[in-house]
Amino acid sequence: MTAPRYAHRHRAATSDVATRERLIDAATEQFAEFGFRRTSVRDICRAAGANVAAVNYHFDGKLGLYKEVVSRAIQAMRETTRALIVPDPALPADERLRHYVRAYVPLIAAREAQVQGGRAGWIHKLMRHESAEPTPLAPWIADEVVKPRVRHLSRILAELLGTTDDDPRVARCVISIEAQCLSYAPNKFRECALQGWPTTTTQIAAAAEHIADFSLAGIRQIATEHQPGA
Amino acid sequence: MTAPRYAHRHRAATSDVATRERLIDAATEQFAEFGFRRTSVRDICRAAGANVAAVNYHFDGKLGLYKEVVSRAIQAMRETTRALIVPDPALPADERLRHYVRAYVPLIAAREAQVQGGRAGWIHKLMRHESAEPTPLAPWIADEVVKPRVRHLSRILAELLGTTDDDPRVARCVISIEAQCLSYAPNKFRECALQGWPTTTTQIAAAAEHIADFSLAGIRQIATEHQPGA
DNA sequence: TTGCGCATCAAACATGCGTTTGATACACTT
DNA sequence: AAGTGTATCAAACGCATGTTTGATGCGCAA
Repeated sequence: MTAPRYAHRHRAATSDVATRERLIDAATEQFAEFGFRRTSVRDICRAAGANVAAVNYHFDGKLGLYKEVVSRAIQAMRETTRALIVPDPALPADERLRHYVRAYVPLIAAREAQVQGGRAGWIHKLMRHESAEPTPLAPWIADEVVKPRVRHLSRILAELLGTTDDDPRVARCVISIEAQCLSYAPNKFRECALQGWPTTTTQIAAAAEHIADFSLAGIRQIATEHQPGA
Repeated sequence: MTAPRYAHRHRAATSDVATRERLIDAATEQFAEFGFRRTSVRDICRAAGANVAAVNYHFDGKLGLYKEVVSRAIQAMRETTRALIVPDPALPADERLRHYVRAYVPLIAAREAQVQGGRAGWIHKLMRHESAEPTPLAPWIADEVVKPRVRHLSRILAELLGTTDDDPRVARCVISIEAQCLSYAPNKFRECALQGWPTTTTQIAAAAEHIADFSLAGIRQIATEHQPGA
């Protein structure tokens, strides 16, 4: 007559994922939304319908759970990186750069951290938090996510500048391009500083086009300047 | 024979600033270093040699103290903004842009939050935290600090593009330039992603020069493109 | 049936936080 | 001398956090 004491068993029957998986899902969403520090274990467990102790039992603590989430992010991110890198490396370098920017900016500007359904905006939200307030996992993420993209951009820019990867102008151009792309990440502070901050899909697309035009002209200019004495 | 119970009185005699002022100084340093959220009242009071209750007594809470710090930041910032805006508005627009970038980037890249001694890098560290994790004071700071600079840049860019302030291309170019400047802010995440991140004064100066060259070429390119039908 | 390991639970623990309290000493006025 | 307001103090309050504990039910092997 009384309610069953182990109701979670019945819930697990309706949604047939183990507690572990439900915790990872809930954690992914919340870590992406609020970052590691501002996300509480209790909130994750409430969202997952699990006990507070479950995180320590399954993941040996909050950081362990975060590590699991980041691991999956890195795994999923490999696909995203492939989407950023144009399939045909024989295309002209400026076209490869355009492809990168056009694919990258909408991901950066994504406002929803939906875990399901392909559009993996949550990964970039997570990385943004990691950049603003690094955790012990920051070097790992930087290695696995940022460095491959930087390498890709560096190759393109070395080609466009007619120089080699280690030319400091390459690094500076990479920074300029990455900075412009990242600047379209949702940010309350910038939004109230510049009214009319781009939000719609077409505005974001226009911004990407702007970045490509702007940067390609900038690169051509830099290419004409003093190449450092080899 | 016993130690005097009100030793702070003696300390106040050696450094003749009131507790209030010492609190503001300590708070400025810590808020700039760690941001509002990650700074604790207890740490501020310890650094100021004051009692934990002093913050509530003098400033009516942590946020009140932060408000005082931000108020002084905004006041000091007006000078900085003047330094960014070239004295002679009759100079060509590209020279005014170069002056802005050359003065701005070293401030952004400042690593020490020294409150004393002119070089007010702490203000930009504080603003960076406010941008990453906005407090209720964010709109105020945005109004007083960011908007004047955006207006200044917008005027320059409207002139360079041969258009008016409300042209969306102006806003996009402003974002591109601000993004590049801000990207040289100290950031552990980027530093471990790109080895050889610029840190020395000469590297920062070279970065500023790069941003100016890169952006002026980009602007010229954007100027040739479709001006939206007036 | 017994025993063992696994997963879960409610409850408590330890810590850190911003804030409040009530007492106390001092400077100054009346 | 008595009274008053200001500034400071140690201590505690209330809350949120990550983590730990010991008990409980369950499935399964011996």
